[in-house]
Amino acid sequence: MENVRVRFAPSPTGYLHIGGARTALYNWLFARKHKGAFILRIEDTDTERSTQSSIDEILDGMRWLGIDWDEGPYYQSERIGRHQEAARRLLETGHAYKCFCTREELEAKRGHALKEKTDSKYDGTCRRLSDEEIKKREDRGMPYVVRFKTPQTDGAVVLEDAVYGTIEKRYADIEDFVILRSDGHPLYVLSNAVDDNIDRISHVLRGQDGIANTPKQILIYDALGFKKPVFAHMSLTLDTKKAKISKRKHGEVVTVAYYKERGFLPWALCNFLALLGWATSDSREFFTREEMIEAFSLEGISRSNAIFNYTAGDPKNWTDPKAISINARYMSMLPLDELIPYVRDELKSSNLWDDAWDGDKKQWFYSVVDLIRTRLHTIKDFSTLGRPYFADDYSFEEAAVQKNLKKEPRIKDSISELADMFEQLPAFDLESTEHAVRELSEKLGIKAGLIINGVRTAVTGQAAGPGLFELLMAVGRERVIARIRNAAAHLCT
RNA sequence: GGUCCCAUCGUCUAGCGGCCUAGGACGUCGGCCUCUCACGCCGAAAACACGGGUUCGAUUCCCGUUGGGACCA
Repeated sequence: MENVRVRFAPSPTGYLHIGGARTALYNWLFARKHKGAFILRIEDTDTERSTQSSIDEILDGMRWLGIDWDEGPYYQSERIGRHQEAARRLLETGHAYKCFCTREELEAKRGHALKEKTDSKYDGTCRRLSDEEIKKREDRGMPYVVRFKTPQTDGAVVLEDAVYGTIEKRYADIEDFVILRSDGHPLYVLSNAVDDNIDRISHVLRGQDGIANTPKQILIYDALGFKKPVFAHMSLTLDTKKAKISKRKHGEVVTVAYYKERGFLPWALCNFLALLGWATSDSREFFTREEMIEAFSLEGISRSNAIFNYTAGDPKNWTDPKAISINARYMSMLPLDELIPYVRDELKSSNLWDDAWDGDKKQWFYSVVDLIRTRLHTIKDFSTLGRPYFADDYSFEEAAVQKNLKKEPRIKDSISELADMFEQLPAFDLESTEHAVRELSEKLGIKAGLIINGVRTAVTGQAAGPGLFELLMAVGRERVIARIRNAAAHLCT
């Protein structure tokens, strides 16, 4: 494909949400696949609601996700003159006309149409105005909007959508739509078309909520003599009640920033988002960036809307379970070298970091991360569940203490005796520690499992975790002994 | 209300007329492993919205119904 140029054009009226990120991702994948350009354009003409902080958040989100752009960001607000000029040209060439109907008049007509259960398209009153009548109204200083003149012939606009196939819309079903408001403000249908032309966009890949006004845009393209891009619409992301997702309704869980905060790997989120409405013929689930670029195609985009499977109030599945699963899989599969930087950042921001882990104790650090990674779901878990490995001020889970330390009265004596044995060991390694536990278990007639679970809880505060002896090696002899004695003294009764 | 789009397990999906007694993944449930949990492995329950056509044969093509979504205000 020649000269592919695609764009992501968000409105900076809030955060970057996952639906927007998915749109950006698809465009980016398409651009990279065809060695084209990915352009970022900020549609900030809604000056009331657009904010700089929103722009920053969108850019930050994209950078974090690794979705890099080749041009821009361009700002739509800087091109209002071009949009108005286009409207003027349409007026001059007879493709548009001035409409002086007041808001009140239009609303009255619409209300009437609604009551009659007929359609509420604009009736074309001002389209029939003579030049004198127009002049008269202008002289009187009457405000007007500019409306596009929809063909009144029998034909239809035919859209060849790369995802949805052929979509036909009869001219008769398209009203004379407004392209310029009375205050000179261009409407989306116009400015978007003009901008895409300025940016020489070859493929418009956007949400299917854009389908409805594509026929109007095609009319504009033709009237202005613009070369039409290929249109490809993609399904939307809805919530479990099939409503559009929004921060107002769903909270932070729909924002990209939240996934960063909660410890997602950026590419894991991309991978999840990509699968929400796109698939390969072999239903493959994991891709590296390069693999996904290679595999991506418009044919794989599904036409039906996807549901973001999120249930509020579930602490375990705080987002779509599949997203968590993908992230967890990446955490355990990734080469350690790639994972470590994320862990380092997390520990640093939790004040758990020790510079020695990048130096003398690097080996140890890697082995600990490797030991616990398979049972963690997010990077955040390294500083919470993983805390006992990196710090001494870890907390105890009440249920674990109850079950593994307090319930069996002989645990107290056996683990303190074990601490003594550990102290005496010539070498503190996997074999000798396990041997000590088994020996003690036999001597006291207590099942080894009981001692093991007791020690695990004493040393980590938790009921679950890696195999005990590997865990002991990770924590180290001194700390193990101290922790066991402390637990025996304070937690076993 | 008008117009447009969509419809396979709870969720994401594969399927582009016979390979389908419908495949994969997540989730759920059971088992193995085992010192716990997780990973891993094995297994189970779980879907073609409905009704008409077309065809020797429809999940797949056409029409309608129903349901959902989007756009226009």
